Amino acid sequence: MENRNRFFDVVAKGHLYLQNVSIDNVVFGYHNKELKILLQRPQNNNKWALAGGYIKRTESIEDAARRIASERTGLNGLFLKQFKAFGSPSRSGNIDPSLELAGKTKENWTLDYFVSIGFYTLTEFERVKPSGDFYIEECKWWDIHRLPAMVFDHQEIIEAALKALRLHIYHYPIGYELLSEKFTIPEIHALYETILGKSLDSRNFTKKLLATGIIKKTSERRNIGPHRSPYLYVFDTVNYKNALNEGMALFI
Amino acid sequence: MENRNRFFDVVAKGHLYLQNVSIDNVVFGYHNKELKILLQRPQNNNKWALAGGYIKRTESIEDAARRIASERTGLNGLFLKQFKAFGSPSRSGNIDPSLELAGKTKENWTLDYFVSIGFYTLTEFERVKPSGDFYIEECKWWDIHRLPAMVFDHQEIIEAALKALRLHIYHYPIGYELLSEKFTIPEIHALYETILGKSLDSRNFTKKLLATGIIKKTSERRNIGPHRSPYLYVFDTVNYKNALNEGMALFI
DNA sequence: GCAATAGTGTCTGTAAGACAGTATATT
DNA sequence: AATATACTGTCTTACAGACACTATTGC
Repeated sequence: MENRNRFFDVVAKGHLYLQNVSIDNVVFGYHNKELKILLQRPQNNNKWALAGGYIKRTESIEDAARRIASERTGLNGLFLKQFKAFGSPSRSGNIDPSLELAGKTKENWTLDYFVSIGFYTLTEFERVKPSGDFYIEECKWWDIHRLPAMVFDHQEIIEAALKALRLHIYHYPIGYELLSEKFTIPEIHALYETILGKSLDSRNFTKKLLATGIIKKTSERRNIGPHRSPYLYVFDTVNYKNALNEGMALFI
Repeated sequence: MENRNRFFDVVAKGHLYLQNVSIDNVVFGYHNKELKILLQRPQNNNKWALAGGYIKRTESIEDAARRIASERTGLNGLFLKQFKAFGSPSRSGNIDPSLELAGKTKENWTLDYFVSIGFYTLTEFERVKPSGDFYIEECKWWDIHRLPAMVFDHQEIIEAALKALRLHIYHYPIGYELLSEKFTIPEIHALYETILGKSLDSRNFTKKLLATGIIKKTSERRNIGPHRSPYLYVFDTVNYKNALNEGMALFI
């Protein structure tokens, strides 16, 4: 009656979560010219994993992604973007490694073939205190250029997320979740350079970003020491939201 | 012991297919300036549905989408593009309506909350003899502008697919699956106009399409009656594949 | 010669991209 | 005065977009 245990497992868990589907969040964190990703390491495991989890039967996939991201970062109202689904028998095994990787047996429902819906999210990483849970031994930020060994296909998921983010940035505004309410041109300039991983001519960047109308100048300046003080800018709420919905062209 | 039936159902089907995940294919068909979508109508139902289905435990989501599309169109090697996943409790019910819509009881596993992975595919619709199966009463092409009432959120999925296709066409080549091996400029011009739903200046279109290098002129011409005979073009295999992988810019 | 469609070149205006020197604040 | 950073304008070039006439064929 080996299957019997499986039946009960399926049903017991099955009431709360969907089976064979999970969420993987690529949580990007930006601060001071550094782009990082939030990863977690399950107990008794030396590989790292994305902030993933399961979908409750009462929530949409977007809600699930939001909840899972919020459980790890402590933040609400994060910007979330679905970018791709991953699913093949060979990636088998669960995506939230909390159970499987902690050495659970083959009968466990989480060891099944999972299709994972990939989302990415953006946040200012100094605002975030990463927090794991009972099964997570560590949860921390990793620089995008120095990632540790990762479980399953999570490396590939990250690459796809970064590619999607870099495409996204040319068509939609970015920055609201990554900069303080008021920010300088050099700050947003550094943000774009960091995300795209390449340098952008500052004169042209300023010209084109202003032309989109998503930011506007204030009369205030930031005092940053022995230099000319940069003006502060804010996002233009109306234009920003509009560009988020309608898209825009930004050839930087 | 009402739940008992459910257990057996879960297990019986569970061995073959993943639970709570499905595929929905938006099969676009093009022919002679018409863009259509392949829909199926399950037995005893007056609403139509996308060509959807379930994922076998032995196949990737891409393989599943390819198999399902091929089951409906009879064609292999179709171009498939994953564009979005859909999932919320309110869309509840299965996506392949073959079982649920045919009036199965609530105990049926297919009535669960399903996350559906949306793919779209392109084909020349004159090549296709739509075929249903035991549960499908009808399967046919519908013009994109005159779609029938549809089950669940399938209307929304189609809109998302069309949006994704129209974005795609500006960054990747299109046409290999939709035109004959040799085709004229007016033919490919009509294809682009039909997909985008707007007219494109023929001089600029030709100029820019040729500039991408994805098509090349042959010395043959097509004899189409009392008019000047247009030259035939073919896709440049190398450039086409390269553009599919690397992307391209086509500002038409 | 008439009808119908194929095919093609030029001009203009805009904006992308390259480029560097001046202004300002602090010590 | 020296230093470090903010800030800005012009020129060139490429190409997007607008535009219309000629060529060819069959009837």
